[in-house]
Amino acid sequence: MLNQFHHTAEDMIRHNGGRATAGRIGILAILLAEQQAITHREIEQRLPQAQQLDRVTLYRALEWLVEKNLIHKVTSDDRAWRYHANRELHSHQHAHFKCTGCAQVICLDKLPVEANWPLPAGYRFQGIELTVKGLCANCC
Amino acid sequence: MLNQFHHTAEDMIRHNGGRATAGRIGILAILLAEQQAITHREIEQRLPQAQQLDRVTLYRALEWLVEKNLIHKVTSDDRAWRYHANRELHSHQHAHFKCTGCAQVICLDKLPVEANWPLPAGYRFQGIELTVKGLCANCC
DNA sequence: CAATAATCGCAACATTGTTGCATTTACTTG
DNA sequence: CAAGTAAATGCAACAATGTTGCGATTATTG
Repeated sequence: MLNQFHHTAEDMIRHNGGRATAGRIGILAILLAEQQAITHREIEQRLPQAQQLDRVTLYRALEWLVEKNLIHKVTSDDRAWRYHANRELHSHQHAHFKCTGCAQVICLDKLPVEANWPLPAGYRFQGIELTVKGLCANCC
Repeated sequence: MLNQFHHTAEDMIRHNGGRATAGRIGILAILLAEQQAITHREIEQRLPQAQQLDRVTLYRALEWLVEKNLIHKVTSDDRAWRYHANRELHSHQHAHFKCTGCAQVICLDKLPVEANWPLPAGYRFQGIELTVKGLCANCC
């Protein structure tokens, strides 16, 4: 079922002038197939045995995908970044939800907070990072 | 000028049934004196030479202070937690601001977001972590 | 002042992430 | 399609943050 995402992934990568390597395609396909934002470790686990990547390569591929705006990074409180594919839904700013029970992270559709936050004088606004915490349906 | 905070710090610690050790008092005094949330490393640097603590002791003291609700932890995107003393202002939920130039973190007074966030069915809300990013007056 | 439970410090380890450099590989060009 | 080359990879080594176990020290209590 991952196969259907490989073609999309390869397209996205080529359209950004990058080399369509097995690693990048595999990673992006995994992120496209995933509903939630996942960690470096979780990506590794989902990669087929035959195609394990070096940790460094994985980090560099993710970095490149973020740079090209194909995926985005989510800051979490366990010191590990989570990654999620950018669908149209996520091209704009949005909030994330993290379950305090199972640690899963999902994207919330909208960010009902004004872009112009009241900051002290002389400060310039750039963006918002918002994480809602709670329990997901399984952990309730 | 830190001395004026030592007495306050010692009081706060004793009122919570903990031992008033030099380390805890020093750490809490530093956090009380500080306007912004600072990292483990920054706390270490502010401790007088004569009274350097082991990294582990520092972590454990901070953990205890958080547990007793005397300070709070701020998640950041550089994998390092920052700590800030709980004044009355911070007993409730509030947002943080992080400068993308100099990495300083300050607390924003209010959290103008409803406590009841629209979550998927079956999810339970617990709290919000909101970080506004931008440039501070010095970095603009 | 002695007893004791809390705290500390050291050593060792775990996890996440980064850097330098030599090797391999995907793409381009003739 | 056969190089040539820039881009991507893998390895080794390092850095930063944080944790665990355990024996030594110390603040508090009586």
